[in-house]
Parts: sequence; C-alpha cells; structure tokens
Amino acid sequence: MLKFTDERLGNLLGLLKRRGILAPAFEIHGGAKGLYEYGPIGGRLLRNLSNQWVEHFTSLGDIVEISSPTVTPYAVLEASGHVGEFTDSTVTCIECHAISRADHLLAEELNPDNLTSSQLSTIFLDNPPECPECGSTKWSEVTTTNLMFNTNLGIASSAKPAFLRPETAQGMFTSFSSIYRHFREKLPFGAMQVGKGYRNEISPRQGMIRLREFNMAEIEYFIDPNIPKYERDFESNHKIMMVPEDGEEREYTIAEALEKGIVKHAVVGFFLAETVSFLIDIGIDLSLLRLRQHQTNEMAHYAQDCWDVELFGSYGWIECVGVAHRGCFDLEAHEKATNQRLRAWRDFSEPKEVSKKGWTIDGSRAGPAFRQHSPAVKTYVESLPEETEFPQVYHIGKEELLIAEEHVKRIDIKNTINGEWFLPHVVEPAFGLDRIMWHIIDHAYFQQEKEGSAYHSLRLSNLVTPMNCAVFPLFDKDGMGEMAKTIHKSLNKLSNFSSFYDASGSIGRRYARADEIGIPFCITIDHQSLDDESVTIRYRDSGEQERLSIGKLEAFLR
RNA sequence: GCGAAAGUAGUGUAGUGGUUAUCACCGGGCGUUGCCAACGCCUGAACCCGGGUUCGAGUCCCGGCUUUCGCACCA
Repeated sequence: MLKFTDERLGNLLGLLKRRGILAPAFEIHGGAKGLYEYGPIGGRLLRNLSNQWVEHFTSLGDIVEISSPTVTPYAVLEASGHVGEFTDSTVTCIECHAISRADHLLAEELNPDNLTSSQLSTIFLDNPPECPECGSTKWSEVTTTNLMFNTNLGIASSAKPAFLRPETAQGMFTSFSSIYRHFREKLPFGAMQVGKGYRNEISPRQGMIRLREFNMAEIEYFIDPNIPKYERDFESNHKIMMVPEDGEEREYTIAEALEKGIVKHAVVGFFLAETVSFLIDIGIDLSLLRLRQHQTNEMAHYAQDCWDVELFGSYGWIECVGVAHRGCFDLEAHEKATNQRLRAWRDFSEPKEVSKKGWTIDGSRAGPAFRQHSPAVKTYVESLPEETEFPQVYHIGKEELLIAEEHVKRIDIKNTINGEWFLPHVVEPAFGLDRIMWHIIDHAYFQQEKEGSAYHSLRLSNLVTPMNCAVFPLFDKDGMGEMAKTIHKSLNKLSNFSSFYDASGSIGRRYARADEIGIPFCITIDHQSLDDESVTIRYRDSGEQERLSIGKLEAFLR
C-alpha cells in the first residue's frame, strides 16, 4: 500500500520536473498559476493516455469522435446556462485586497456550495473567518464571478463576444443533428471529444489538480427516456468502493449496485463500469479508487443521477471523472435558444388519424373584402361547423359583415400521425485527463532505498508508457554501440512504439534513468551479443534479466 | 476593413403579396432482390435572425448575422 507523504510528493515533483514529464508553465518568466506544461516524456504520456481513452470508448461501437472549436460564441454558452451559472462566490479582504473563494473559507458543515451570495455575506459579517493571506477578518460583500475566459471573435467594431469553452460538451450538443444522421437516426449513440477546456479559477491550487487550462475527454451518450432499462453487457466483476448518496461506504460490483438501486440508471452503471475498467487498464490502483454519488442538493438542477470517480493520491480524494445523467437539459436549452429541432423520432405502435373538416377564408377574396377585419373573420369562419351554409352575417363591433360563399372555402384535412419527436436524454461521462494523468503517475511512483540513496521508478502501464523500451550498449566500443543503434532504430520505426537510446554513464545509472521515466524493458547489448545475436532483457519492476535472440525481440515487445 | 451578390429540408433547388411551401437526391420503416448508390410502398425533414409595411410577407422595405466573390490586410 502506498503512503502519500509530503516528502514523497516533493521527491515526485522533483523527478517529474527533472525528467521532462510535468512542470509549472512559463517558469522563466516567473510562472503562471494554474498552467502546467508537459515535457518530452509527459507529452507522450498524455498522448498515449488520450489515445487509449479514445480507443477504449470507440471500441464500444456506437460512440464517434468529433472535434469542435475551443473559442465559443457568447450565444452558445448563454443558451447552455454557463453565462448565468458558471460562477464562484468571491470575497475581497479589506486589509490586504486578496481575493478568496467564499465557500473555501467556510467550514464544510455549513454546506457553502448551496448558499446564495447574500446568505454568504451574512455569514462573513457575523462569523468572519481569517484571511489566509494576512489574518484579517474584515471582508467585502460576497460577489459572484463568472469563471469563463472572455475573448472576442474579430477586432474592434466587428468584435463579437466569445468565451474559451469551459467544457467540450456543448460542441456535441450543438452538432446533435449531424451525429443523429450519422447514426441512421437510431438511438442510442454517443459522441466524444478530447480537447482543452478553460476555467479562470480564482485560486488554482494543489499542483496540477485545479488548472486554468486543462485537458478533458467527454462523452455525450444519447438515449430514449421511454426505454426504462437499457440492457448493456459489461465486464466488471470488480468490487468497487462506493459512497452512495445516503448510505454507508461499502464495496459493491456495479451489477450489485444496479440491482439494489444504488446506481439508479443502467446506462450510468454501464459507463461507471467501463470507466473503472479503463482506469485499471491504464494503471490506476483499484484500492485507491471510489465512486461517490452526488447528494441531491449538490447536483446541478438538471442532473438525475450523478457519480464521481474519485482517486486517492498525494492530495487526498480527488474527483477525476464524473458520470452524470443530465436528462434532456442541454438539448432542450439549445433548442429553445435557436428554434432548431434537436430531437429524435419514435414511431407510434399504431398510427393516429387526425381529421379536420370545416371552413376557412379564401384570402385572395376575403382579404380585400374585409380588410382589417379579415383576421377576425378568419377565426370566426374556422370555428363554424362543416354543415354551415353561406352567406352568413358576422357582427363585429357595430359593423355587420356579410360573408358570402365566394369568401370561403371548404377544408377537408386528413392527417396520419405516425410517431413523435422527443428530446433524448443524455448520460455524460466527463474525464479530467490531467487529474487522471496525475494519479497514474502518483500510483506508479515507487521510491526505494538503494545503497543508502533514494531510487525512483514509475511502474507505468504498458498502455501509456512514454517509451516502450530502452536500448543500451554495455560499452560503447567494439561494435556494441553500432549494434545497439541499429536495434534502436529498427524498433523505433515500429508504429506506436518508441525506443529510447542511451549510451552514457554506467549501465546501472542508465537502468535508473530508464526506471524513472517508466520504461518497462531495457535491452542491453554486451559482448555475447556480438557473438550470438542475443541481448539481455531487463525488467523494470523486478530488475530480473533474461536473454533473447534479436530475431525474437519484436514479437516479444508487442 | 471596403465593395458586390446570395441566404428555402441533410444536399441541390422551385415558388405572381393569398392552399397544408415544389421537385429531386437524402434519411427512417416494411417488402422484394442478394453484394457495392437497384426496385416498390409508407414515412421524416426547410422559408437565416430581428424589426417594419400590409387584412395577409418565403415574396416588399430596413437593420443584423452568415456565406461566396473581388480589393486591402494577415499568415
């Protein structure tokens, strides 16, 4: 069992920065809070993580990947509710002018997330907490601040307000119609997107846990609300720690949780199961994972069942994935704002016949005849039963209008209604890739004592490891260097495979360098290799070695 | 940024100020055929947005937005 201490965290952060994995961004200019950069090793890790994510969820068969812009017009995020709702409550310290998040300064049992800013203001007057910067207890009014980055599309007078997107989801909702058509107009189906999101967090903290620019991966999975139970097969017999809304923390399999009604919706359960198996595949420790159900009062108002996948690491339990049943909120919101239909069609089991017989006006005759009374005449005529005979007298105010046969015509409309349009519901699994990345690394990091000094290794999953193997010549002489380079080059050419070449320093030092960045195998070319075309394979996690002929290398590494 | 033109189903389009807005391809269902845009029946889908004129606006006027094309700018 891993022990997450401050000392370990410090060592790990040092390693990440030293080895080009992860570091605060723009440090030579003094850095910028909430922005991190991935280096040469970290960049590959992130790429592998996002590829694995796409691969895992597209292989379910009914989810497609799209890509929409990060710069998003005002109207889109106004419709989605972000302009009005995507806010934090802030207070300013009157002594030192530091701005803090109001809810973070208050004790948790007050449940500050659910209070209005005036309720919060009252608390800050009656029971002021200390300013974390200067210790003062004088506070300004609590105000709400929108967390989206403002920008403009266009310049000067042609500028139109826009935001950097706070989530990728809206792009999937706004292109619903084209995805619906792609799926031959049949539910269920999903769309996914991997990309950057931006939130102007008031106080980015905890390393890279709360970022202002971050990588997210989201799925919007659309379902018919009339189908009460989607039968979905999933392989997940794992016992998973769950913290239900108002129950005890306990281990269940997803199937058990569904049976007991703890997980309320089958599709939510399905994605929780898929999410957990994905996380295990990429190296998350199941014993450091739990599923936490949102309290009813904590859920966004549109959500019907909402679970967080929380991972435990150096910063405690951190929400890394959310799986939310969002009902039809988003599609409905965009539909209202745009008057576009964002619906799916469902046939009735029996077509319905609707007929209307009666009268209406002949506009080309009645219009000129009745002029401004024409709309009233039309309403009147259409209210008459079909057996009415003309002429008819119609009183409007003091006037008396004679409606002749030439002013009207019969209508005889028969319609068959075969089905109806409905708003699909959506289940949204949303992954914070940077947070998952952090926990992959945090769970993979092992430090040991080796001959008195600290020895670090990242036991990364082979699915995400930034370098698949390392090739070392035992000595860079007698042709070993050339042989190693040849092997390195041919392995590096394999697709989705990268080999790391290192010829400097002692062999032990090179193994250590490889372990630090999570390379699973080191291939060493020694004197014997020159004679019999065999090499040494050395395993990262056990340190054990075996010999293998060069011809079998490729098959072995795959 | 300047100038011009155009915005009607998913696509391409028709539409004298007055029907339930035309047609084709397209999409969905069923049938037939059985292997690379076949056929038949049923069915789904649109007047860019906002004002104005009018009894009545897809149609006329004004404004906005978007697109296309020139010119300018930028890469």
